[in-house]
Amino acid sequence: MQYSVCNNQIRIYGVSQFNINQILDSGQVFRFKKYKDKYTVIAGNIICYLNYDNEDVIIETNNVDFAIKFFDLDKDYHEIKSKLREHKLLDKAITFGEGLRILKQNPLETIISFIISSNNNIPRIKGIIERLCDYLGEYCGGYRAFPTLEALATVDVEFYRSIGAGYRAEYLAKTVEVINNGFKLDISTLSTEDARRYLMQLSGIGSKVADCILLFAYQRGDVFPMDTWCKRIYRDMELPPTTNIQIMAKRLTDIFGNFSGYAQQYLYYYYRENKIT
DNA sequence: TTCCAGGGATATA
DNA sequence: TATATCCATGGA
Repeated sequence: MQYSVCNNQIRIYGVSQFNINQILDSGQVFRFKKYKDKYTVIAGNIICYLNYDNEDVIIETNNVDFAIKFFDLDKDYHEIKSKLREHKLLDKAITFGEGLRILKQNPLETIISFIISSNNNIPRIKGIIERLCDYLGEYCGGYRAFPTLEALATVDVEFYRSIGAGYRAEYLAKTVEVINNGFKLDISTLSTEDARRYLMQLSGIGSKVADCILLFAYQRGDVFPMDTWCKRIYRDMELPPTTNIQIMAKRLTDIFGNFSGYAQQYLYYYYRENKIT
């Protein structure tokens, strides 16, 4: 993908490889706002403003190097797309979500966010995370950073309950405590299978949330996070019927290999946007 | 009012 | 190992 940098601005040439709406509305990230044709995304303690300029996308940010990595601008999607288009369901989904990309998010932020996401809807997830940042995030002049581990560790389960996390409050408090006590978030030496088991030791992280973390924070493509939408996707894939989501995920990753996570994102976005039930 | 949401933990067999 | 039930909460 072609882009250029000038001062605090990145210009991406050609919206077909980078569609702001598709990226933000694909359920991988929760700290963003839309106002008319302008978009604001906050990740960690960095803020990015995105908008379209004819055929280009403009990103204005207080940290260009971070934004290039976060939006994964150096990744080429041509091979992924052409390979996945061999499957007829994906051909439709990719045509629909041509400018979708998977972001490279911070592990701790992704862990906390996706524990909150479980059995929850996206507007409410966003609200809980915003309140979390309002209370514990560093003030950065007009916006709040995502809280650091140290800040998260200063509060107890009652705090997480007070921001509306519901029964996930206990998961959050426990997981923060374990990580703060030395649970390492570097999984670079682990296979994806081992890394999934490792992450699932944390409270509130089951197979689906673990796969989201592996995909959105650790760039592991060989996972297929199975939520309620993906069960419908499985149903339409002409595979043997089962109610076991672990088996569903296994069969789907056997088919899509290292591009499973990308396949899942195109399909998830396609099904949810078109309300395919 | 009931149903649903990017599910996980726990008890039970 | 596989299934059933419970869990907060707000929007549809």
